[in-house]
Amino acid sequence: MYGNDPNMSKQKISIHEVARLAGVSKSTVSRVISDKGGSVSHETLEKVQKAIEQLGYRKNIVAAGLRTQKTYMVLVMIPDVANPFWSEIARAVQDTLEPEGYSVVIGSTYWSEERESRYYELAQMARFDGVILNSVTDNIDLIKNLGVPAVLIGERSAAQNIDTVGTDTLQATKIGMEYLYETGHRKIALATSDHGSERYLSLRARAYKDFLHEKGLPFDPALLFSVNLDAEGGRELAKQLLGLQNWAERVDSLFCGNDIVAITAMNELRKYGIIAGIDLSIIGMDDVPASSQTYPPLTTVRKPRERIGVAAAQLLLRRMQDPLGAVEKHLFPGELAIRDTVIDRRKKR
Amino acid sequence: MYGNDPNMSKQKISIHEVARLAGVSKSTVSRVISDKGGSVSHETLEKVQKAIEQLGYRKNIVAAGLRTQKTYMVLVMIPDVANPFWSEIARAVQDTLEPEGYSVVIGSTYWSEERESRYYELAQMARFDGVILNSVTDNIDLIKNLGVPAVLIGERSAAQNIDTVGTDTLQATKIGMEYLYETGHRKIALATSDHGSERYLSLRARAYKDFLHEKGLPFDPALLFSVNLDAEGGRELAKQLLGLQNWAERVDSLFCGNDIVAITAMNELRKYGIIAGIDLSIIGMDDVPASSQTYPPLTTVRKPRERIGVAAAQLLLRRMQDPLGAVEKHLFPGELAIRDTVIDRRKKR
DNA sequence: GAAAAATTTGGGAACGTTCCCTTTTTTTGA
DNA sequence: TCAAAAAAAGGGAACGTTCCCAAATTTTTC
Repeated sequence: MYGNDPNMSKQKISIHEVARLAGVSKSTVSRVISDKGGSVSHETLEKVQKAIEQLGYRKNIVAAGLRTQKTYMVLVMIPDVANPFWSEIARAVQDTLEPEGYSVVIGSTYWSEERESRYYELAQMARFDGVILNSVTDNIDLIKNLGVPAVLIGERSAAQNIDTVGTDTLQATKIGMEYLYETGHRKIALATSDHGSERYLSLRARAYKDFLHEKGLPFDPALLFSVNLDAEGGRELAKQLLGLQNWAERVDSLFCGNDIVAITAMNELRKYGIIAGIDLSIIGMDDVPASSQTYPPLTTVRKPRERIGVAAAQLLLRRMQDPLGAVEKHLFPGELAIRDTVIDRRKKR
Repeated sequence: MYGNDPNMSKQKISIHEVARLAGVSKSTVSRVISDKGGSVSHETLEKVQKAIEQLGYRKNIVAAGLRTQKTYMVLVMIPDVANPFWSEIARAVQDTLEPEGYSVVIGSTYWSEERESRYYELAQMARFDGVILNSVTDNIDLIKNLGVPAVLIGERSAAQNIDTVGTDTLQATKIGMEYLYETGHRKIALATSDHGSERYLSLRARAYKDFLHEKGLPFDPALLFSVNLDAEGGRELAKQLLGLQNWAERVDSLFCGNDIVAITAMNELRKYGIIAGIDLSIIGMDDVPASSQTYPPLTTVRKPRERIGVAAAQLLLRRMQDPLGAVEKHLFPGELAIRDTVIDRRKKR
């Protein structure tokens, strides 16, 4: 039993073979197969198509791209394919770019600068038609020097001259805070990260402080927890919270930087008998798929992943068409996904 | 403010420019930049490298591929990038293929035959060096006619002559059953699907029946539920179970075809006061990330996604090197992830 | 020290398309 | 009917590499 059928080979059917069989020139065949059809008579069109059919010919887009300077490939560079947040964005990009004839290549950087620059290399060598990326390093010059239309995902204000699509973190944080406030919470703790992009921290923390100020609530620095935005960070958060002197007096709600942190913190706290939605309000951010499957289901601020992906793809499409058009920035609002981890404290007051 | 820096352009630095600056021929430059270094004197090597540096030259691998017939691109065709099961496999593939110099393109078929054939088209046009795929349609001939080394992910015995990597579903089902039996369960229900690949159903159902027979337990056809393996299916399953006449007498445990079904069924049943791990034992299959975050955490049979991805990549690597080597099939065992949804009924007996 | 051998270099074809320009054929119009 | 215009088809260069073979140069050998 062997790997490949020996008689499958011979797959070197090119435009020449088609031309010969159809009794026309390569140029004519090219006219038939290329999108921008030059004028071909109906008669020869049929002859050529029949020959293509008969030989099972497939156009080699790599070779075509050599001449046209188009690869019909787009790179999506994200931190982690296996993270639902990013893979759903990638999916949305793919969904909107493929109907336009582009293939989408996904590259995972795993938050590493080295991998990131490997992908930049690849982008320059493989000559993608465009790039959609979330960069850990805020190296804008690098991105601009790619020599390829690029769209950034994220909310870096540093990126002055590059198209950007992202969530409005300020607003997303604010609506979460607002919801807690409305439901009667006045002692709100925030857990966020100073790891990774510092923009994120400052945006969330800024929105947090602004909100407190707006409502005339006191700012207690001890309630601003700094943890990594992963499972470990969630456990750490639970520990830090419980370590706080008479914490139950000081905090009635916990706003977590993302869902992973919220979920693991919630599960960790349960071990000490503290039940989210009963003893303490918890709200997350992102709305990953797992959030609706926890018990109790997690209330969270949903980031519009799909809209982000679609918008990034459309922006890139426009940019590839017109490389010199004006730069655009799209910030989408987060929206509340109300489930069961936030207590309605209004009755009790 | 405009999209691209006007002076970035002019990015048409080719081997010719390098040759001219270094004062050598294109052939010599080619020798320097191609992997399989032909003999070049130390002196000229330096000259060329300096010229490359100076001009910021990047080799165009697309053009090179035209001549060498290598694209250094591999297609991974999976049903859904946004599903952790598949994205983790993709990640593993990427991790093992990239160090070998390959770029990995991920294609999501969303279980649609039409999309699948679109990817087959692409594979033929873009001339990937290899393909790793999970096919909904069991069209083996189509895959063999790709004219490209291919590795299948799954457990189709129909695929006689193609390298295959997958989970040993028979064994995975069996260890789950075994665990239920060990913990004192004698009335085991199975929920699986007849949607999608029929192999799966028959394998799981076969393992189920075999196990019952082996242990001398009666087979009750009413306990073999057929539902889709998604969230909807989980709710449907709960409904079907509760609709069963005095079900509490007839079933003490529920083996679900995958975790999504198990989790949603569990959450649905809770609404009727039936708590997994207390009133009913539930066991899933796959071990998706959410499974450890449910309450109570789900006991499940873990499929070795990472090993599958790595093995598929390595197999493909071997196949690309030696297209005519003997076909290999790797089936990896599932392993039990014991958490809290299975009751220990031994004490009670 | 010259022939032989080995090493290094260069010239051009080739990969499979597209594109520009020219030639041939068909259609149009008076 | 014949010139002019329009449409269709062909020929070859070009895209940026690699590869083969031949030429030039250096090194080895007797």
